[in-house]
Amino acid sequence: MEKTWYLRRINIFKGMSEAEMKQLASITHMKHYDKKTTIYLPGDVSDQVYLLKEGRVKISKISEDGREITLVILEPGEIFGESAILSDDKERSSVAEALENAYLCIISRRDFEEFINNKPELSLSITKLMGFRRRQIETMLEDLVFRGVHERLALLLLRLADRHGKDIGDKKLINISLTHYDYANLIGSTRETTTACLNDFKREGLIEFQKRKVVILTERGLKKRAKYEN
Amino acid sequence: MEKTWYLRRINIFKGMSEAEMKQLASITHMKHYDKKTTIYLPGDVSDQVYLLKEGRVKISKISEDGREITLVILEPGEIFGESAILSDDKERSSVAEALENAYLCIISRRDFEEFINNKPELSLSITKLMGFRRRQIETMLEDLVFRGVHERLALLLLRLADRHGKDIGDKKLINISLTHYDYANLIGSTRETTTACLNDFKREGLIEFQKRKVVILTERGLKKRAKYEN
DNA sequence: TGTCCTATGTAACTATACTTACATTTATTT
DNA sequence: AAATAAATGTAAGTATAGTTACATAGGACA
Repeated sequence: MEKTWYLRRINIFKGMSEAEMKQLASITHMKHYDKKTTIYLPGDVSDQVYLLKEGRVKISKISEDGREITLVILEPGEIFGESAILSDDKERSSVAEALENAYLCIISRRDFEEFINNKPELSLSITKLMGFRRRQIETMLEDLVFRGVHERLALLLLRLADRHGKDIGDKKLINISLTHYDYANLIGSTRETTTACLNDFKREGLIEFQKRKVVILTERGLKKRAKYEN
Repeated sequence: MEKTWYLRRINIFKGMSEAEMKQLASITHMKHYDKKTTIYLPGDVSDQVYLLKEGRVKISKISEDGREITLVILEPGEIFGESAILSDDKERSSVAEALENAYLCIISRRDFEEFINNKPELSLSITKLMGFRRRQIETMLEDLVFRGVHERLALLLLRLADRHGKDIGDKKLINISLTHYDYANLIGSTRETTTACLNDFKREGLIEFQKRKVVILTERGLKKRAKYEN
């Protein structure tokens, strides 16, 4: 799989000294969000940066009529809400929602700015992070324009497997519980056609279901379906 | 001397001292690209950063079968090619092409990294730039998912007017010569349907053509067409 | 254990925009 | 100025995926 799709895991705070970690901890406070709880909404004041300690968080855009496109699902160790801060944006332009029970470290805008201010290596890795995420979005955009829903779904499953996957024998479990609605939002499609596509893949022997999780039976087959040659 | 004057207009470098400007000029070399000339292609080694001094440059993604989606059209004063550098990407993932005869200042990867290395304010403004472009792409993505071609085209024209527009009486000239193919690539559509949409807008009295340029007759009307209420 | 609510399955219908195909106009080149 | 190439106009046919509309299944909770 492409490098960018797992490099995103980079923890931008790793490699910090003990003292810096303590400093960071001192300006941080922890907060718990229940599953399906909103962390922020478009229009909210963007005066905080979040560090995901535990659980998963979904970042999406919402249309006026309530449709949704999900930009990314974040894993523990990842930072979010930083882009508004770093580009002087007063208001959030996306929704952040806890997909699972989540613990977040919260840093205020001022503290965050001050903290990174005289840590050039840190601000460099943040810049790189912004670059990674930008390229991810660019890839989503490409896929949306150049590929149909079957291809997009196959690609999504491969990427999710990369990011949230667990090997079980020769199969690969995508260890994250998503509804068909969630999958649809991740590929810019509708729930109904996504259901149909998933069942196509199942019928073709590419995947199977385990509760609300997907198991990839043949990565090769899925790649072929995604017209992703490696 | 002349080179420094141009560099001063490049937004992320504004606010730099005279000495720094000279330092920048010393690590830069100028190059001319003819109209319709490729600056880089996907797969090229990304070992340079470009400052657009004169002319316009188009950044696009290309599919395997040669279709194209344009991410942005750059104006003089803008930097590009920086994202690969900043995220340690060895190869370019987009095409850069001169839309008009263009003059570029070229900086090598090493020099660029060294130059920004101990200039925290500069690296901050680069981070902000990355954030800004990321949000632009996110908006493209949203539009692609939530809106039809007429809306996307109307929005595009409004944005182009904003960025490249000139007031002429109560009309607004989009001062950039694009083919219908170019417009199509900017909204993720095809040449034929874009032609049709443009002519719809013309028939509706929203726009008119001046050679290969578009004149917006009623911004209000276009906004209505774009379902863009302000 | 039964009820409720959310999630999934499926199918008919529809619409938007892509394809294909070609004619015509406008630039560019020689 | 003629020849050639590029860009635009238009329409018929088609396909993909969105919409509508239910039916069923599966968890959650009382």
